Amino acid sequence: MQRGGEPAAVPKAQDGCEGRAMQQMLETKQQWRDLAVEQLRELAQDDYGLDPAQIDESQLVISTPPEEKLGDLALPLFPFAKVFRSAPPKIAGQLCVRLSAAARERGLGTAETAGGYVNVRLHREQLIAPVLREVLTKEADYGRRRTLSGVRTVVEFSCPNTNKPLHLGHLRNDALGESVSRILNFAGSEVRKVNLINDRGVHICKSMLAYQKFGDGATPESEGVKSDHFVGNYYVRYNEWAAEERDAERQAKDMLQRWEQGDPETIELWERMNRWAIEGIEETYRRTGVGFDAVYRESETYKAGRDEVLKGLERGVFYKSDDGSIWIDLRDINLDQKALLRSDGTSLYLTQDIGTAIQRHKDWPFERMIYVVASEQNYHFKVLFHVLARLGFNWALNLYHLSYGMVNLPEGKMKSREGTVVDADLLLDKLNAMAVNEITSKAREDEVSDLAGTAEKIALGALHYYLLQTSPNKDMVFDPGASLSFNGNTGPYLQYTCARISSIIRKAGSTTGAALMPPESVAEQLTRSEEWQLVKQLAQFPEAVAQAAESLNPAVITTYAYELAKTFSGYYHEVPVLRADTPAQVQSRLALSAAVRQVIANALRLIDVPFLERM
RNA sequence: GCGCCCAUAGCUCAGGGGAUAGAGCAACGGCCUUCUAAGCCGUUGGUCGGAGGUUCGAAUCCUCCUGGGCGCGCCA
Repeated sequence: MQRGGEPAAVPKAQDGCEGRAMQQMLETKQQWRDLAVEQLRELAQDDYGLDPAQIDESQLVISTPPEEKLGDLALPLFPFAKVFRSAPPKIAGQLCVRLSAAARERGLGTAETAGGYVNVRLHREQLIAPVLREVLTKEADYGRRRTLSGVRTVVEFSCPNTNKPLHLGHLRNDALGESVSRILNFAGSEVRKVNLINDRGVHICKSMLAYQKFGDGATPESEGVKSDHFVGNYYVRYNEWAAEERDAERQAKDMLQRWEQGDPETIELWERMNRWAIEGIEETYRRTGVGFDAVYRESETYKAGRDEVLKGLERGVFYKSDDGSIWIDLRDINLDQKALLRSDGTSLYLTQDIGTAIQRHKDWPFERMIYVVASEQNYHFKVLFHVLARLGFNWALNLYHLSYGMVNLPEGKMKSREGTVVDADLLLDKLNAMAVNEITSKAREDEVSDLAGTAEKIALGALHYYLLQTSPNKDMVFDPGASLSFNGNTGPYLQYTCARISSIIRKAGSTTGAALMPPESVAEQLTRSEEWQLVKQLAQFPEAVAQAAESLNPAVITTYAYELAKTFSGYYHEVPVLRADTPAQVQSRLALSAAVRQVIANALRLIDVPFLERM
């Protein structure tokens, strides 16, 4: 991002009325917070003779005790030692007395002290039934927020070249872009996913040239090769040929010139090969669940920035160098001078992005645009955003570069020259084969009914979870072996947890929403600590969504989902659902299990990991 | 040389001012006549890269240092 403009600069809708009586945990926390502030101020006034206004509300935070037996919420009182001129444990003790009384009056729960903390124990019966009902009523919408309602967001991601197929790096980009889009949408924003296809330039001409020379009229069909790979093979062929043919580079440039001059034969070839490339890439998008609301092509936008640059020149935002090239001077903000138009008047990469951004805002006036692009381009976007700001576009202040780190292999960097680049399709095939292997080795082919389809979903789950569990800004190591193992903290583990719950629900014979609702006595039935823990975790999902949206970090969701699944797995092992003591208890545990499945499923959707009924 | 980013268990990663720093993998030991063992439980493993500083309190914020990544084109 590197721009001063934080996402926080975006106009925010207040989060106050997200459906009354809904978002139970949020409401409960807010009540306790209000109460604690109120009591703290009274304490300050009554016992310390202080002005209540001296109590800084923002210093009161609500956290979670490190151990469950300590309580459900924690209020650290250390920050107030200074104002009170008293030791935190003493303040905690005094506050606790008042807070307990006030909470008792309002039936909110109990409080006790532990050192400098006041720990709160919630009335479980006040949360259990409402939380389960909310999850099971809202279903796929449970967790949806309005935090970003009214904010129109463009998310640009993927941006493939049409001279080769997608590789592992694209898969991280796609997973991030798709996931962040879904998360923002779930947080209330109206999201437009856009792609920018890099379909022009000398590198594109290279595969065209090789095809012209060596293609001999072959087609993807005639060769039986996926069409983007077919094109990619000619790019490889070009590089082989160029290694011994000195004239290769010049011939490619000549071809680019013919392309720019509109030479029919060149254009025809370009169109044909582009179609192959794009069709193949779109096939992979369909496979990975990635999609776009609008697709921009560089061949259509590369000239668009030029007029804007010329306008800016007239207004003195830019300057013309002696040789006729046009520049911006950003030295005053510790950046450099940067060329915007070549001396021959042609566009540069940056120019094109200027035009594209302006075009997008015309097409769909957004409040905010997020570029999902690798961290190598940090500087590029820093400059781009400043240029747009200096051109006077107020929306330029809400442009954001979601920069993500490199994907490396255990052996080191992927290098195209050494052939270590991991191809997206091959990787998916490999994961799929592993999943088939796993299913058959457990003799579950008959159970899953659709072996190929199930394996594909497991493969995708493994891949996307793996790619998203690392925070975007960090480089990551992709270990194919680990991603294939399906053990531990993985996508398949989450899918498996859901499949086991689904199995219980099927066996209960009551799969409709109404039949899974908790009975009146649910709070008396779910008295185990694991059950309370699960209810609390379910209630926290909306907060996880908000946090993921605010930080543009899908890893918040992967972590949340994994922790929920892990708690449930322990519960599943420990406690029988269908063979519980009484029908009411069966029904209650069934409702809890169904709610867990629903919330994990909602989380999975946000990280583009397919949900599985059986596996 | 300058700028940005990263550094937490053997490995891959969470945690981004609050209570004894977590998980997965790996290693070792238990648990399948019971709702899917792709699972569950336990043991082992960390002076949070180093040094200062801010703070009642620092893995977390600031400064410097070290190591690594990326960038500094009229390439994209």
